[in-house]
Amino acid sequence: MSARLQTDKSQAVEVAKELFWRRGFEDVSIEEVVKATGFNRYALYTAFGGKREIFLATLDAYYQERRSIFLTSLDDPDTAPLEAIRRVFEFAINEMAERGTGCMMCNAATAAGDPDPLVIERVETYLEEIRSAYIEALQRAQAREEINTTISIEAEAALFITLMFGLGVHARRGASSQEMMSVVDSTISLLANSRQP
Amino acid sequence: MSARLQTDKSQAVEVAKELFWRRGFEDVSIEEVVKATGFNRYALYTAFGGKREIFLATLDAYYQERRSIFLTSLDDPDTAPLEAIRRVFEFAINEMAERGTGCMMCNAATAAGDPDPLVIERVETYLEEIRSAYIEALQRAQAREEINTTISIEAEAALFITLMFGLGVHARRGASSQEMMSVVDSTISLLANSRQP
DNA sequence: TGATCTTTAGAACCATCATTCTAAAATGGC
DNA sequence: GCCATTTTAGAATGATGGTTCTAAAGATCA
Repeated sequence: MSARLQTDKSQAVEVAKELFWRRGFEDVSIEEVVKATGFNRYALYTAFGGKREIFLATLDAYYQERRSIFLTSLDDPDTAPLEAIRRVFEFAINEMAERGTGCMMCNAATAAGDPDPLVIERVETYLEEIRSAYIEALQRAQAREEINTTISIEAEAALFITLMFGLGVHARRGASSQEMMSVVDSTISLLANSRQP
Repeated sequence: MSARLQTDKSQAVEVAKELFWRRGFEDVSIEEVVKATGFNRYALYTAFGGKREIFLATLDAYYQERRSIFLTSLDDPDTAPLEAIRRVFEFAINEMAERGTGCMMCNAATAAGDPDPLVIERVETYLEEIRSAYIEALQRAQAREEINTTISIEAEAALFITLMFGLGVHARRGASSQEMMSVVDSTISLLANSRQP
């Protein structure tokens, strides 16, 4: 009964995520969510609370999926760290460009209106996890001498996050995955070919 | 008379730009624009056409201001190209972080709903100009041997645009200008310290 | 089957918004 | 000062949206 309800809820979140990812919080009406999920309107309200809570649940679901894909790739001991980072971007770029929806976190952060504190809070939590994963990968890269040992790991991790944000915007303006991958490749080359300052 | 009307129009655009930049197209009502500009509602419609046209005019005004600041800095013959690029980012970051509004072009591109073709078209035009300016600066940097001559100028120009987009998103999530500048500085260092592959 | 509890579909409520209409006020030329 | 034109403030229009209410339908279990 409760398990069944949870299943229904996560299915509804999956469907609503698709809508919110593509068109954002403002542009998707509850009516559309009701139609797309098959959930009863009143049941949606009792299950989630309101539109905002549904949106936050979809944002969580979006992140958890990407988190598991990213961390699996970055933690793979059989892949060189820089190549693992490259693959993370490759996956993200293919997804963002193919769908033209960009990155749901970027879209949520840049949404119209004053920033929603709950959205920002979640994004901060997500970013901290991703940042740690980049830092670990970059430390391994330094240990293997794939990259210069004088480079600031923290700064490079921040660079990767900024790149991912920027690529999310590029995807929204309709950039091709080739255009986007060339940015990533050139950054990784710079990192791999950096000499002592 | 017509000159006076034009003056009034550009003053109204300035005021409306402030609103749209901070809160986006959707979240600002015509009523607010009327109150903030002092324009009569009906007069606004006869002068511009509608809300969308007012927004597009503010987006143009936003870009033209930044364009002139960027190009002036990038074309300054007394400044080393990489330093000029760094100053462009410094200006943009201070503005975006201080105001917390991010980049109006990014916000417009990632806005809720299906992307507005007229917005995308304008953003593409703006980007092409900025891209050219970066490319010229990078060519001068190569000519002065500030950067490695084997580096792809086009890829680096694309990288700078992506960085600027990403920083716009960072600003919306409340990042500090220090955090944002460190990303720029580390990228420029990578570029300056790149050896032959 | 029948009584109780849950779920549902749709109406109702209240608010907001872009845009247009209208009648009053202001302006300008003579 | 007076008439023609422009400008204005506010109401009207038509539409949408989030949320809640309600009465009917359905499920549960004895």
